[in-house]
Amino acid sequence: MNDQEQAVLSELRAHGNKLTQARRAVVHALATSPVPLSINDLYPLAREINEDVGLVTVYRTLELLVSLGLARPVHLMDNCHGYTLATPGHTHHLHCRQCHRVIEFDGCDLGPLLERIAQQTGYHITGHWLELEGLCARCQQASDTRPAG
Amino acid sequence: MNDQEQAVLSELRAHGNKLTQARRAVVHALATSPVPLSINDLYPLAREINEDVGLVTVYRTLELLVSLGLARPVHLMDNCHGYTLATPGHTHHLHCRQCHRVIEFDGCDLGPLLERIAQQTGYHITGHWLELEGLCARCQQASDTRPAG
DNA sequence: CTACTTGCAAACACTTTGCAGTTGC
DNA sequence: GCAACTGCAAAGTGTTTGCAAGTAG
Repeated sequence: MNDQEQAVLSELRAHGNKLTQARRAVVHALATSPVPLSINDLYPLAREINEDVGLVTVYRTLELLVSLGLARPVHLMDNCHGYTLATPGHTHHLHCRQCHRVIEFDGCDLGPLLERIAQQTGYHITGHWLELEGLCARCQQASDTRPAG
Repeated sequence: MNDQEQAVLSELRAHGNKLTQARRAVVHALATSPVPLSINDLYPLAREINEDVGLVTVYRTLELLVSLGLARPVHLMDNCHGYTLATPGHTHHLHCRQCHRVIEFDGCDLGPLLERIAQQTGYHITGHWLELEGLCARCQQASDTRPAG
């Protein structure tokens, strides 16, 4: 069990929620996945951990996690969105289009850009959402060493 | 009828599609809306233009437009996505959290940021998706002149 | 032991499909 | 006039709700 998972479980308890087998399974699946998980990805993973988990509970647990700010929806360019555990602070996602691994990064110094846009448009910008797509180092190597075509 | 609408209709014809009343209504609604429209927004707007338009036709027309690259889905932070006519080139959206007006902007010089991220992560970055949220000039004024609270 | 949580089934909402009538060209 | 298109209704899919049984604390 990694730190993030531990932290999420603690937060759940701190808000008066019971740490049931089902919730542990859902959180564990999220915590150990390198990619954001849609409900359809998450459900079978949670069942691998605890085969009694029902689909409805996955929906409800995700809803709970998101409402407490412990998980967040990630928009994906292809299907609509998946969920990851929220890391504290402001982060963005970099998504590998081949293996779908997602890493988070922070320090998106958009400040100058946002200021310029604000001046040009007259908007008072209060939030931004940036998501990058690309090929991770591993997948680049894989396609380099593999014969083209 | 604005240029964009004209262009979309021409493209439709060029691909051998008939310019029916229903399609004209859907395209007109999209072309004249400052915000991306979800199906649920689009349907009543299309019906204002032509009350015979059916919901199914709205779905099918959007599908057609997207498949021809004439419209594109826009992810929104709250509900999942709406559609706008595609403007050529690479644009981003700036969304007013109060009136939901959306304006497009280009010239998102993310180049330096993307390079830095690429170096830090080893990713080869192939695409990005940036969405800003804020208050448009009009809504700022409205809340300035309105008594606080 | 009690209240919160669960899983099931049914309800619900949204989207797609099949088909006969209609319309653009 | 013909093929493409439309609207309706029905089927299909994904999500939420009601409730009795189960479980954490």
